[in-house]
Amino acid sequence: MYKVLIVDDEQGIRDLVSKYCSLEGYTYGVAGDGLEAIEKVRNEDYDIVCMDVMMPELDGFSAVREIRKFSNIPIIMLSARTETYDKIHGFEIGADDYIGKPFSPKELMLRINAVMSRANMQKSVSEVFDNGRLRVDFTARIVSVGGNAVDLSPKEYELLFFMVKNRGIALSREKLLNEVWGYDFYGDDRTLDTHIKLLRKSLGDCAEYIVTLRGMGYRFDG
Amino acid sequence: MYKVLIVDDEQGIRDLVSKYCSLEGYTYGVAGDGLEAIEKVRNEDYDIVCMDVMMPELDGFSAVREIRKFSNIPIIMLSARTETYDKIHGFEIGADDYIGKPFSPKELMLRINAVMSRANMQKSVSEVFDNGRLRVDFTARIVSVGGNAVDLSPKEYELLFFMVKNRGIALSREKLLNEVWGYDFYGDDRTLDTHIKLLRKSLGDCAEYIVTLRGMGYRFDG
DNA sequence: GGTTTTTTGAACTCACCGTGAATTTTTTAA
DNA sequence: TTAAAAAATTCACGGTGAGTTCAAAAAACC
Repeated sequence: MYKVLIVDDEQGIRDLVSKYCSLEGYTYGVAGDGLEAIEKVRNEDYDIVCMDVMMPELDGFSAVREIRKFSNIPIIMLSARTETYDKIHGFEIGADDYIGKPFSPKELMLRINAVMSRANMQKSVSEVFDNGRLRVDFTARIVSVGGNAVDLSPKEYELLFFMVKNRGIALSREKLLNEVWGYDFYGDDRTLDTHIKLLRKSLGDCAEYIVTLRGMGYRFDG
Repeated sequence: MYKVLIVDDEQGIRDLVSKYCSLEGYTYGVAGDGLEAIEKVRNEDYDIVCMDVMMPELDGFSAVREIRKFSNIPIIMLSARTETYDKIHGFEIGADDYIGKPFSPKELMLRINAVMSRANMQKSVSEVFDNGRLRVDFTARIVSVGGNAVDLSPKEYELLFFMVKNRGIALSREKLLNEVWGYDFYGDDRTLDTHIKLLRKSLGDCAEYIVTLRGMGYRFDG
């Protein structure tokens, strides 16, 4: 999932955008002005920036120009002014999209997704895990055991995908519930057990790859 | 190097695009409305046209229609309106690409390059998908099932085209709505379902190629 | 104005998910 | 070594929500 850097001097806007980012399942960081934004882009690992134009210390345009000197991270500009100048100027200095205030958070999310999918176009490498017996194609969402495709339920897919992506790593029950079910899931402990069981059943011969770590969680050994 | 004709009634846009054309090493000319554009395409020696849709005197669509009577020069349409109609209509009357405003100059340059390299390849190489039972001709916009051409509605074409172009890839509902309907579509969730249903019905025997991925979206398996 | 196409809302179905209880396995303590 | 406790596995059942379908309204097109 994407990590979004939200840059705005208004606390209200930051809270609003961050809330919607969470809802979309994105993680985020915030910055209150242009200088802080540059700092964070340089030192932390963001996927996209949403930047207000009008800010103290260093305005959005200057910040973008600075960032473009060392990074081509996607940037979406936010501006209260609706004049064309802002828009054109924003693109000129290297922004990827522009959205006028007031904007609907939903629209912002759509634009983030659009910009990201455009950015991802280039690197459309088919992610696949294959060890001869088990094959997991993340992009096609196809899982085969010994050459035969198996049908999995949505939760089984997500659980398996997460475990395979983190293969060789001990995953606590809590971690699995958080990552696969979501942070707001307060469900029963048996839920995870049951889905592990179902997944093992679906995987047949390959069930053994999911090893139980008693008192801890599970690990995928491929 | 290419010579680009920039057609827009806004001075700002003309300046922006022309500046980027220079940076890419292209030469350019400008026109402020459709009539002027037709005039210049007829009398001067351009390689490609970037044309705004909304202009005084003669709008972009009409201008393209007129130009197509005597020239098949590549044309990229620019439009502030985000409606799908514009896009489809633009392609229908002979535009080679479509880009929604606000656009980033970077993206426009990419498209210009893409369109030109496409145009430079043999034009007779029409893009076609054909697996024996189903045939999808993207350029001619013809779909046949078992040798018999089938009539599809515009949305059905768009949906099928996108799915076939991305065959073998799991496409989320969100992705499909974004790409086929546009990222400003706030419609009902049932819209996609319904069009999938209509498309399956139209495809008859080949309906099975569209597989449902519960909790996720759809995938075209050709 | 009539026709086609798209969108919407509502009804329906069924696969799936989460839960609690029973069972088995493993660990700890006596 | 055995008994008790803890953790994991398994099972079966009820509610739910995602997808399908339909019909009718709305929009776009001629």
